[in-house]
Amino acid sequence: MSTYSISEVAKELNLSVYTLRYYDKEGLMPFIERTESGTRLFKDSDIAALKIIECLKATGMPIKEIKHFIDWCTDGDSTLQNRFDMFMERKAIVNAQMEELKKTMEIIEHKCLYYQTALEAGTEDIHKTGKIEIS
Amino acid sequence: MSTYSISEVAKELNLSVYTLRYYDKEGLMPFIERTESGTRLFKDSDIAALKIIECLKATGMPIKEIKHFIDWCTDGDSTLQNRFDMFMERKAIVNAQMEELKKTMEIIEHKCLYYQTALEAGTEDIHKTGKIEIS
DNA sequence: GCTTGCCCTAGAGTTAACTCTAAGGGTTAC
DNA sequence: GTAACCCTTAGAGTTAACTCTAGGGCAAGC
Repeated sequence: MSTYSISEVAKELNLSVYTLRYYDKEGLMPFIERTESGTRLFKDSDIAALKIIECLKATGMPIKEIKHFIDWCTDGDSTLQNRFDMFMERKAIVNAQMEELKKTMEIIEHKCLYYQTALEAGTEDIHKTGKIEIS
Repeated sequence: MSTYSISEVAKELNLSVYTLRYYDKEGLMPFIERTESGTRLFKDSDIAALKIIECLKATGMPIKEIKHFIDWCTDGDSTLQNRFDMFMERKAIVNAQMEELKKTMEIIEHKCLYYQTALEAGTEDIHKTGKIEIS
């Protein structure tokens, strides 16, 4: 089982070394081992855990809440229900985000058409009713 | 054509009064009229413009970039190409965000199943290979 | 043995986007 | 006329998530 330095992990996960140390400082990485001299040794399972952390971050979860999850993980089976509930809640949140993004996309696409038509006409006036508007 | 106070607009758009004034301070609302005594008078077209601003924010666009767009709007037809290009770029960005969110959802759903199985078994061990892991 | 390049910590600094406070003005209700 | 409740500004404070600096350690190559 191979290990990786912090800069290798940073490159792999597209994070900065600073960010990884910040996560560690915030208690997101209680499982990372160290050499005698204090250098972090990342295992494959650590990289997998960091990918879950990145996934939770992508749902908009703040780092303090992610820490709760990490704490539950180290607390063992007594927290299984908490963790299940958390992922179900995240699922609902991501579903809502997807709906929001769809609505956003519709508006953006409408604007693309609006400006395409305006460009073809050479002026925005074909859409307009009067004075300057943000359309 | 009716007008609205800042607190009415805040309620309607689910923003705080502070946020609306902050947007104004940042130059996102050069089109808002005022009474003689300085009170902002929002028109329906202003609310529509704010909805576009919220839409751009939802794509992750920072306020300084949104200001560029607002400036282009007040600059008139000479900036039509800029605005078209901007919305096409936003469209690509939102598409990428949708892809990201799909990948995130897959991982989250996988975790929901993982914890459901673990809950039924009463222990996480059925998934595990050895010591404590963040799974 | 010394330079290079990685690693470490503590703690300060940065940035965006608010969020609030202080001090004050205008309008309506009694 | 005065209380209540809006509105205004300038500018300070907050928060999250980094991002960096200073000062130092260890290990390999010349």
